[in-house]
Amino acid sequence: MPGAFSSDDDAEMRQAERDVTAAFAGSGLDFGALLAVSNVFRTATAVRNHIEREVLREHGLSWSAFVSLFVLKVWGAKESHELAKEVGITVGTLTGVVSTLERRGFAKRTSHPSDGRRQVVKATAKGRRAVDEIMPVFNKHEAIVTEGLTDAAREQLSHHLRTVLRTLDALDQDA
Amino acid sequence: MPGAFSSDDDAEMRQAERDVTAAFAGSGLDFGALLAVSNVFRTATAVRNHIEREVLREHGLSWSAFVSLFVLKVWGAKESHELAKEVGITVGTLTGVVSTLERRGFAKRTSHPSDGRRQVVKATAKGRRAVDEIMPVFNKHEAIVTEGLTDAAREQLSHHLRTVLRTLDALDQDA
DNA sequence: TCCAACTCGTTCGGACCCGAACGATATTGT
DNA sequence: ACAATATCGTTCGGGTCCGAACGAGTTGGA
Repeated sequence: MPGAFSSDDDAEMRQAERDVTAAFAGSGLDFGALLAVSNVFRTATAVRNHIEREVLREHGLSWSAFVSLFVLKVWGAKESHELAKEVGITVGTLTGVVSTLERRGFAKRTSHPSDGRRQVVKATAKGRRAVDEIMPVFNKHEAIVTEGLTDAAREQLSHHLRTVLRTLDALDQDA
Repeated sequence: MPGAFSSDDDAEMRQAERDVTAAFAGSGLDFGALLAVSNVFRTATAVRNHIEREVLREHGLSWSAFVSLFVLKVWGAKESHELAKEVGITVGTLTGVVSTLERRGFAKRTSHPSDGRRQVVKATAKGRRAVDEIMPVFNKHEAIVTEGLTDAAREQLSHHLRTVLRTLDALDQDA
């Protein structure tokens, strides 16, 4: 369903396609794939920056720190590698994020009772309170940035993205 | 069109919704919005990490460095603030990225002929050659990660994402 | 038993990322 | 003409972010 874009947007996009095609003549680029990936990335960056500025900054939390805290609040204590996987960052990065959370008094590390290598991360009462306070505002902004989409469109969007996510899971599994 | 997910994925998602709803009882969270934003962010991270690992690492380029070089190759020389806007990073960040590009011999800074405040960034011949070499591989991976989507689905995805992008533009415009 | 192979989380180096503060330059109003 | 204001890119501090190297702890087989 083209033509549903605002005309400015549409014209700009078709011009961009001509420019890129001209710059890579003969390479046979898949423009639909290029556009899809580019839009996913632009949108993620814009949403993240917006919500970090409007919601998280006043609480001194980064996106990753808040997501970590959210996961701990909903699913309880988690071992580091599980939490990292859930949040979508590496264990090395998580060490820094949890250290920040600990310094702010939002979370706490505990040694695993039977396996000395493992660390269990847990939200403190203060951390859980912070999530309770922040999440409704956070979610309100999620609703605002997606208010241009119907419920069906939002489900379609999520559905397509999960398809890409599954492809990537399978890809990284093999490697 | 629910039920189009694999059953595992679907079950996992409905369980997650129950857990989150239970943790925030009474807050009346907009779950569709939460899911859409969460999926955009997860997908962007997964795609970026995958392509940085599989395509960019061997050339010593980050995602932002490559996107910057791509923009310069397609649209020619650009002033710093234009390039930053195009790439989706702040001018402060761009300074570092361009410095890296310059150190590697992929780009060059020039003073604006009539305005002493401005800097013009330009890809070198080596930089343009690098983009020519990398872009087809980069695009092949873009095609691979979206191969689970039909052409119509990819267009739908891009369309919905651009809707969100426009909402954010308007939001940040006012502020 | 005991040690090689494995699995954790941390540390480290290098790059990115933002926002605020800054210095240099340009523009505007009077 | 010239000061007040605005704009541009850089610098800085704090915080991610990754991958590789590492040390501590665990496990499985000879």
